[in-house]
Amino acid sequence: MKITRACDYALKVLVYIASENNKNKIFMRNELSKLCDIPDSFLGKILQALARENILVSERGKKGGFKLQKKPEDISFYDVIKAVEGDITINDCLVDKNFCNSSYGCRIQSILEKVRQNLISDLKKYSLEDIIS
Amino acid sequence: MKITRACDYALKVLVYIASENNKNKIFMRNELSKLCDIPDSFLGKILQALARENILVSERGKKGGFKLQKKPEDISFYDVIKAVEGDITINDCLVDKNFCNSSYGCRIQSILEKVRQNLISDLKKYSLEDIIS
DNA sequence: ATGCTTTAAGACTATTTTAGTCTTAAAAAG
DNA sequence: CTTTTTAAGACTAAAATAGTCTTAAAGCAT
Repeated sequence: MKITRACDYALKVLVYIASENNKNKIFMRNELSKLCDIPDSFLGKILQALARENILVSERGKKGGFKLQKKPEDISFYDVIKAVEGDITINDCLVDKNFCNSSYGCRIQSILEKVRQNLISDLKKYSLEDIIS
Repeated sequence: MKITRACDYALKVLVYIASENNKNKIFMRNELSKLCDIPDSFLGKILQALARENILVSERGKKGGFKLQKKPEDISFYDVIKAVEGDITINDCLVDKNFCNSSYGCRIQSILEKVRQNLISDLKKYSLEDIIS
């Protein structure tokens, strides 16, 4: 029932970038790695995922690096988690309908599905802006 | 961001027992294993945990087995998850305060802590009774 | 008492996921 | 065309999850 460390790192690094966003500066992975104390190569994969999901812009070559693709208020906690570890599930059943097959089982699922929807809408409420403002 | 399979099993087996609760019957592990299609030894550990946390009563020896220790409406989804996998955490930081150390970091934590509290209170809303009624 | 049946506890193993590294390629700038 | 940067994905290490097995202990029946 936990987010992965990669998600934690993602939030940390995004908050850092967002906090300097006014200058529209572009940050190199290596630089972010040191500033945020995140292993360099691992951070590479995280930044790639964030870029693929249109949270960051990445630019290669000299003068390359990463910057936000959206305003901090348009990047929610949910967006970050989803980008890094895929959509939120509460249990396996929600994904694999064959995992359980009893009639009560489905009622367990429908409750866990409600819990999941609430969790998602809760995570959508908070954005990077809430952290840096 | 998922509950473990052991939790899924726990909900399944508890719902089964609760659904027959009126008869105050006592179920053997072996019996439950077959009825709920859960590996026998693994189910043993799950039932033990539920008994330790006062959700089930266990009795040894001939005529022994497991039954509910409380009314189905007094066993919430949260109780079950907590019994099986310990208290809910959203990320490591909530447990290990040294994991992050930036000033913004703490603000990330305080938001994740809110999300966590909401999740817990949501899981407390639903009980076994909601499934079997 | 002494078997027989049941759970308790915990060591052990296997599998899967998470965390992290490394290597090669591709793009951009000078 | 060389340097600097990210992209992609294979690879490895470590940790958590899932599950088994063995030995003990408790309760019932004869």
